[in-house]
Amino acid sequence: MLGQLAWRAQTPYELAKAMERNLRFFWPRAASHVYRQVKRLERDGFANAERGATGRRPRTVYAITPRGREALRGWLAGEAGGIELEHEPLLRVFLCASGTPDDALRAIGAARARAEAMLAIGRPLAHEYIEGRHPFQDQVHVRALSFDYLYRWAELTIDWADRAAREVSGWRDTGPSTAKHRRALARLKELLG
Amino acid sequence: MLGQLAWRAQTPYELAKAMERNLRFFWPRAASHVYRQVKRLERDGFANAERGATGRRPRTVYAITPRGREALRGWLAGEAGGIELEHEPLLRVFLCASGTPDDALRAIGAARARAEAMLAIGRPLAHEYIEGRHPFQDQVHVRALSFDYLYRWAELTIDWADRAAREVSGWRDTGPSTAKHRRALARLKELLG
DNA sequence: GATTACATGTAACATGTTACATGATTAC
DNA sequence: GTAATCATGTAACATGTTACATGTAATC
Repeated sequence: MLGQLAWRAQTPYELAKAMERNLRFFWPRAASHVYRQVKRLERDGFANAERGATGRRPRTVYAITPRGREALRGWLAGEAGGIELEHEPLLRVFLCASGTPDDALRAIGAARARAEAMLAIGRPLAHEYIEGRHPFQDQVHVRALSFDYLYRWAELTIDWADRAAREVSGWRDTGPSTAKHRRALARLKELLG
Repeated sequence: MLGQLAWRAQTPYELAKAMERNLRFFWPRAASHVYRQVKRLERDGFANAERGATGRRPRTVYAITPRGREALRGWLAGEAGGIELEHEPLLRVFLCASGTPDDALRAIGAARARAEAMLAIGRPLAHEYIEGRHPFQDQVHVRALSFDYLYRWAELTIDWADRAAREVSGWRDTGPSTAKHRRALARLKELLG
C-alpha cells in the first residue's frame, strides 16, 4: 500500500482498485482489507489522512509521509526471510499424489487454466505499461520487466502442464512401474542434474 | 494437512516437519501453526486424535477419517477461486518502480538469490522423489513432476533476473527514454504479442 | 422512480506468525 | 552432568476474508 501511495495520495477505494488491477497476479488481497490497513498506516505515522466528504458520506484521502517513504525504502531494500512464495495450483498437483491419475489430470488442467487466464487478463495491462499509456510515467520500465517475467512464467506453466498431462495419461493407461514410466523418471533425473 | 495425513497418521510435530520439508517451496507455514489447525480438523470430524504420552509429556497421533478423505477429495477436485498466487520477490521488483535503479537491481538480485536457494535446497529432495528413495512409493511420480515444474521455474527466474539486471544497469547509466531504452521496450512489446 | 453499479465502510470470523515456556533426549 | 537439540505446545498479536449495511450516481 505504501508502494501505491508513494505515487500519489489516494482514498482506500482507489488503493483497492489499483491493487486489484496491478498486483492481483502476484499479490491478491480482498478489497475491504485496505480500509483497516490504511488506518494502521495512519496510526503508525506512515500516512496522513485528509478527511472530507461528498454529500454526507465520509471520504478520506491518504497521503504518504516522509516516515512512510523511509519505511518503504527500508522494506524494498530489506532482506527477505524465507522463500515467501505461495502457489496454490501447484500445491493441489503435489497433493494429488494421494489421489487417482484423474485427480492429477484435473489439478494439472486447473494450473494450466490459471496461467491462461493470467495471459488473457494481463495482456492489455502489460501493453499499457509498455506503451507508456499507463499513468506511471518513468516507473513503467521496471513494471514492464515484471510483466515480462509473469508472461514467461505463464508460458512455462502451460508448456509444463501439457507435458505433465501427457505423462500422467500414459500412467493412467499403463499403470506405474512400466518401462515407459521408468524412462520418464530417468528423463526427470537427467533434467535435474 | 489432510494431504499429509492421507498418507499416514502423524503427530503435529511430524506434520510440521513434513510440510517444512516437502511444501515449503510453494506453501510455507510456521510450524506452530499446525498445533491449532489439527485441533480444528478433530473438531470438524476430519481427523481422529489418539492421545498417549511419552514420560509425562502429551503425545497425540492424528489419523484422517473417511469424512476427512472425502473433504480432501473435494478440495483437490474443487474449482479454484481467484489467481491465488503470491510472489513476494516479484512484488518488491514491481514496487521498485517508485525507487532508484539501484533499488531495482537489489530487488532483482534478491529474486535471483531466492531461486538459487530453491535449486540448492531442493535438488537432493527432488532426487529422492525421482529415485523412489522417499517413503511415498507410488505417489512419487506426481511429486517428481511438481519438482520438475519448480526447477524450470527457478531456472526461468535466474535467466530473467540476469537479463533484467542488464537492462536496468543500462538505464542507470544512460537514464530513461534513450534509444537503447526504447529498443528494450519494443522487444518486450514484441514478446507479449 | 426503480434498478443497477460505484463507493465506503463494519463485524465476525478464520488464518498465520512471533515469542515464549518447558519436558525429553542426545552428544560430549 | 550439562549443553544443545528435539518435541510439544500456548498466548498475544497481526493479517486476511466473507458477509453484510448503506449512501450516492448513472441510466432507463
